[in-house]
Amino acid sequence: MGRRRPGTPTLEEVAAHARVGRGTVSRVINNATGVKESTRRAVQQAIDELGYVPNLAARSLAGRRADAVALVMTEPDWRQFAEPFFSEIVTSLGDALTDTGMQLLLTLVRSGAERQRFLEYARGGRVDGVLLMSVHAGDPLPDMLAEARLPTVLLGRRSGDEYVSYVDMDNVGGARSAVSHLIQRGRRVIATITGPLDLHAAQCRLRGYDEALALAGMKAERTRVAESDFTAESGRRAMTELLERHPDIDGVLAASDTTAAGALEALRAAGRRVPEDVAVIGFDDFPLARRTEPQLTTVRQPIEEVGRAMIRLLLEEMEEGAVAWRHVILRTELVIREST
Amino acid sequence: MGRRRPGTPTLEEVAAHARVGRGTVSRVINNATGVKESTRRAVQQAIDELGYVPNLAARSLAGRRADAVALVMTEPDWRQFAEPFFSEIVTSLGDALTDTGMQLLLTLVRSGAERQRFLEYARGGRVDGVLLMSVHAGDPLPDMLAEARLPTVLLGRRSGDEYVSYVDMDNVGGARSAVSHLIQRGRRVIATITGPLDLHAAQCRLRGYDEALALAGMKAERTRVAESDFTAESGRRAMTELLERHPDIDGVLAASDTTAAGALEALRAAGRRVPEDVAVIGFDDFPLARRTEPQLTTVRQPIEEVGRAMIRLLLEEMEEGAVAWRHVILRTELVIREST
DNA sequence: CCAATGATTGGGAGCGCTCCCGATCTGCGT
DNA sequence: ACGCAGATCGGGAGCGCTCCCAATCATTGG
Repeated sequence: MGRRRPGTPTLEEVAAHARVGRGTVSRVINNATGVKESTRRAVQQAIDELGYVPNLAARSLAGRRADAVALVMTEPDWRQFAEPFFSEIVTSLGDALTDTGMQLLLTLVRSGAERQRFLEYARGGRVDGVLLMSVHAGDPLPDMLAEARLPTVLLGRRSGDEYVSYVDMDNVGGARSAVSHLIQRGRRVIATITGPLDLHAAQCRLRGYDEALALAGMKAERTRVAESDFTAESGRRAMTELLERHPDIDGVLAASDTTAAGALEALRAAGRRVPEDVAVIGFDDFPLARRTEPQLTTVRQPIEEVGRAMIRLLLEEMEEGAVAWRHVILRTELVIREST
Repeated sequence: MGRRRPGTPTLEEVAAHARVGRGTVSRVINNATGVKESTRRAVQQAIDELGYVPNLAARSLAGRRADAVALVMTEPDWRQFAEPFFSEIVTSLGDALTDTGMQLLLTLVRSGAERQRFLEYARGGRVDGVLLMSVHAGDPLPDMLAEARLPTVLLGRRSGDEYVSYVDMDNVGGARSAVSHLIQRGRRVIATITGPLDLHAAQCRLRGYDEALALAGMKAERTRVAESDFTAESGRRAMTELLERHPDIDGVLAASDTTAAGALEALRAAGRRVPEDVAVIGFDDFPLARRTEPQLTTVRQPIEEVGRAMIRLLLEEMEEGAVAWRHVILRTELVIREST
């Protein structure tokens, strides 16, 4: 396959055109110090006149870095991809990267073949580090990256004893405080709609739910737990199911704001008033939480902070060459609105 | 910033280890012909033993290609990003690329600065071609890429006289046949919920709507047109608004299946039966269209074909060096279900 | 006016791979 | 056993950049 781009001017040509040496031009385009102002201007002019653009492959080869990081989504089924959580994270990572001069590349890994291809891409040095979203329990990719000594940061962890670097939220605490709040509001039959239980985060929130009940001396019943996949649709379905099993439900903790929105619809369809009959709490505190009717009480996850923390960890690993794994757990916060 | 990865074995080392020349190893890893089977095996073994992975920067520099293409989303506001249309397209492109050996990289361009950064990345040779999604009227990126002589293919066009290569659907025809179908079903007060009107596709569908009415000798009224941004939420809002303006509406063409789903909810809330009182038609024919109640009649867009066509055009441009622009308009098809 | 000191600059030596041409091998016909 | 066309191989010549050290210039103090 012969794909080649027409002759772009090279650094050497710019140097000749500006009557300086290669080194000087290099210094200018990397705006390094130690170039006389007049020289810099002359070089800049040559660059503009020739329309010079540095060849990144060459830079990468000589400089041993790619100036890019990959954000990998390993989601065999794409539903989650369409959820706001994803776009919020991407935005936040993008913002956190803006002043590092690195490109953020999203990659989708759906099959084993795609995983292999991505590994070759990453191990081939096209990225300096890898960010992984929503890693499910048992996903081997993080280990493969670690083995290749590629700086890697997970969003969430695969299990309680994850070693690879990660940023996670205090899911247990968030869920616990949400459920405690329901109890404080006098609710006694509290159900929860969890996320996919092969996500450790979902497990943690379920634990927080259990803990809060235990703290209040209430018994946790498995029939009051329904699983969802974070979509509104699955939230609606889960809520309907829960209502059938326990018509006396008066409080619900949902897996996300989206799921909560679905639950609200199911409740409305079932003729329940929120919060009078049933109190509902979401998770995330995305803009959506203010657009529902009634506005959602929800557990706020500091998404911007997630992005910043992930990038910080990644940069540290790149700096120090992956000598240690670091973990950051971000605090969550209950935001009380109208639905409780 | 000193990011470097530990010493990966080089091709040269593999060659030494296998007691062959560099060229031979190169042939093996690119599985070119002209290598004796026994030699190939020996080299392969050396590769495995050393855990060799080719350095892509070097390959890229020497081979003058990147083996990667970028899919760019230029969406200042991310709502659309979360819509299924996006993930469907990505899936379809991913599938179309699987056997070309190229990586698909998604990039998000929200601001001018990000656009500039991406341009440098692309012009720097990190990708062999660019795919652009949902280009709004007046977006300068396609022109900048064309000027840099980068193979580029748009999904949709910016206006009727787009020159850059693109793949588009027959939006006018799709909308026209949908509205004609409504008329045939005896509907007389037909409204439409359009997409953002700075998208040429939305304009085209509106034209199709007008044409179908004209064909039936009916007058198109601007008050029967409401704009949406493709989300369910905006569909609901638009439908509510239309119902207020024209309580006698008996048919609606929506901007997408998602929008139609929102419209269905608004209709239900207003106590209208579908299809008895109001017939509704969506656009896309995504899985969602079968999950609504009632199932949606919708205009099918051949998404898999879109992916294949975009990749085909891109490969052609890469092959021939962008000597011409190519356009492909895919046929749409009305799928009749329960909502009409 | 001269040496010393620090600011600038030039350019050699790779980075690891692909391309490609000339050298070496092989097998076959005579 | 010898010659020759193909089949295989080896390795030189870059690809365009960064790193870094030695060379050159500009300044300053005495």
